[in-house]
Amino acid sequence: MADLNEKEKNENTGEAVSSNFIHNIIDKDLENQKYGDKVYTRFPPEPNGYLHIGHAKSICLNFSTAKKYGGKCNLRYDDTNPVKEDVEYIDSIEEDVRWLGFNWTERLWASNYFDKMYEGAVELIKKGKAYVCDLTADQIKDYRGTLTEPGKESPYRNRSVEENLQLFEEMRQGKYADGEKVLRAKIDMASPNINMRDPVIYRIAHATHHNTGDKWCIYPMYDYAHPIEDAIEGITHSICTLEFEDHRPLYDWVLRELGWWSAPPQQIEFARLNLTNTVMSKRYLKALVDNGDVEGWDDPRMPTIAGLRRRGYTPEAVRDFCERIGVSKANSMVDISLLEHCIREDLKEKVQSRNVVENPIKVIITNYPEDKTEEMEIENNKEVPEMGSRMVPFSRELWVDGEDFQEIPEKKYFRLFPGNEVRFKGAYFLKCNEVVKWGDGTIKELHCTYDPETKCGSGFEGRKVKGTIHWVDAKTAIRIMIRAYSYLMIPDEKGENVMNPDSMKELIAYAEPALADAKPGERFQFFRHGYYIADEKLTTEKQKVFNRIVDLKSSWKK
RNA sequence: UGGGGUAUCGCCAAGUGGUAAGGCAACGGAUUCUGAUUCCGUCAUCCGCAGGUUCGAAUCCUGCUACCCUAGCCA
Repeated sequence: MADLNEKEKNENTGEAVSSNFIHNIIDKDLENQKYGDKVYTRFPPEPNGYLHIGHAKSICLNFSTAKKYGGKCNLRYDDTNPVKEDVEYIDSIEEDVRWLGFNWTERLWASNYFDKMYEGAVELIKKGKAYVCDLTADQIKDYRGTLTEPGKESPYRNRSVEENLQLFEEMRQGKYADGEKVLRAKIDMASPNINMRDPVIYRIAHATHHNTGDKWCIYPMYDYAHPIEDAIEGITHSICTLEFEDHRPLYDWVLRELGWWSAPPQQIEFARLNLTNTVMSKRYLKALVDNGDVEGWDDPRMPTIAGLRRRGYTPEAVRDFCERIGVSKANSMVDISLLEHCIREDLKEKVQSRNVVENPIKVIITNYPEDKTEEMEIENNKEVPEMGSRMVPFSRELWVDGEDFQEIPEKKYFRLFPGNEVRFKGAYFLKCNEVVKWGDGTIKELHCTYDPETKCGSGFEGRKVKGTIHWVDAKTAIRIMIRAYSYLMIPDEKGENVMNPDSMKELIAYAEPALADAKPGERFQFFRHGYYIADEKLTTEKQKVFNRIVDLKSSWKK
């Protein structure tokens, strides 16, 4: 028997795949040959918005489960409600799923099965298991009872099969207005499960459907449609979120009463993803977009897949995250530091580093020749020697990072301060001798001296310094714009998530000339700052804009 | 006050009667031309609470408690 903790390697991605309770269920089903050797899953979004990191959890779960068992996974649009859906979202959904690295077996629409669903409804009527009800929405609500009291049966509940058939046909033909009649499953108005109190399974909606046009004016409800969709596609394990747990008896009821399938699919529920400092509700995200609080669905601060992508997250990192958070039925709140860890982990060996200086402070090397420029060799990624190195100009006037100098050093500060000597990355030891200030007391420049013997690569061992800082050559530096992000949402006094007014800061920085060649979408590590990506939308010939993907270290403190 | 779920370290999460995996975070310490990385170490005598069964329980039984979902002609 295999070690329970052993992780299998996903054959396509090479990533570790660990087991979860859903895999345990599947293992048992396989053992009992419940569906033979079949393991079919599906990802069924309703096309009414952009996908976010929460969907990524579901996508990874469904697709990688199918992959793990050599099964199939369909992408299926749950388009049973024409008034709420929009084809505009379809492209983004497909792009996001593909970007995550998954390929669906088939791409389908629930609306493909409207005929079959209609046929099923007729059959239920014939079996005396469904009836047309004339009650208004409000009346149905009243009749439904409450959580503690049973409902009352509709006066239309006992119409004859013939009458129901006739009325349902007329509904289909468009003889009735929206809301005038519905088709209901005849189950049990006294059921403790409210979903079983004669749920509506078809409603009238005179709306044009993106796929079926005006063919229908009656549309099936999710609870009736979904099990049929799954069954038609041969889905074996229909994975959905916890709030559908109470609907499972209805899911099973539909399949059982229809009796069309010998091995009907089973619904399995798992807890949806919650992330700290993140709002996942589609409604709220849409409001941010509509109010102009963010630049759009792909704003780098958004938890949407599109936002994460533009922010510079890689599909590998997102998949790794989804793998690491696990799958269970316990409501949980995952700390966003895990997501950050995943992107750092992925980027650290993929990305080259560049010298970039924020809040620049001018350094003048008083003992360095006026007109001399040296080309200093700096490794592109210390961890990955194969990435090679590049030459960076160095001369008498440099910029250093505002964080790398303290006039009065705090304790254990070992970067630049008056009297201290530090290594300039890839160059020399420099010692700060004098702080020159403007009339208002702000720092104008630092006068330093360098020691020619300490040049990088010279093998100098005479003495050590505790700090290494980065720099750019003042003569050749390019100006770039950096967009540094903090958390989009922060908790207010009550602990509620509210928009963080400081979620984005734009700052001007100086960069080494090599960064002038950065292509949109290219990622770098800015020495000491973090990981950045050249923005796809804002970078132009004249201006380089970089989005901060993530800091080197988590900066989030309560 | 019905029904359905869930409770294992600060956050996730394995565990399915044989004596508490792992990851993130945190904290020490070593290495380091990035206070990064890497490395090594620490971090649940205890599994919501209380009883019970058993040689033995996080796992079985009983009774509590807390939280989540649920009364759309949304999905």
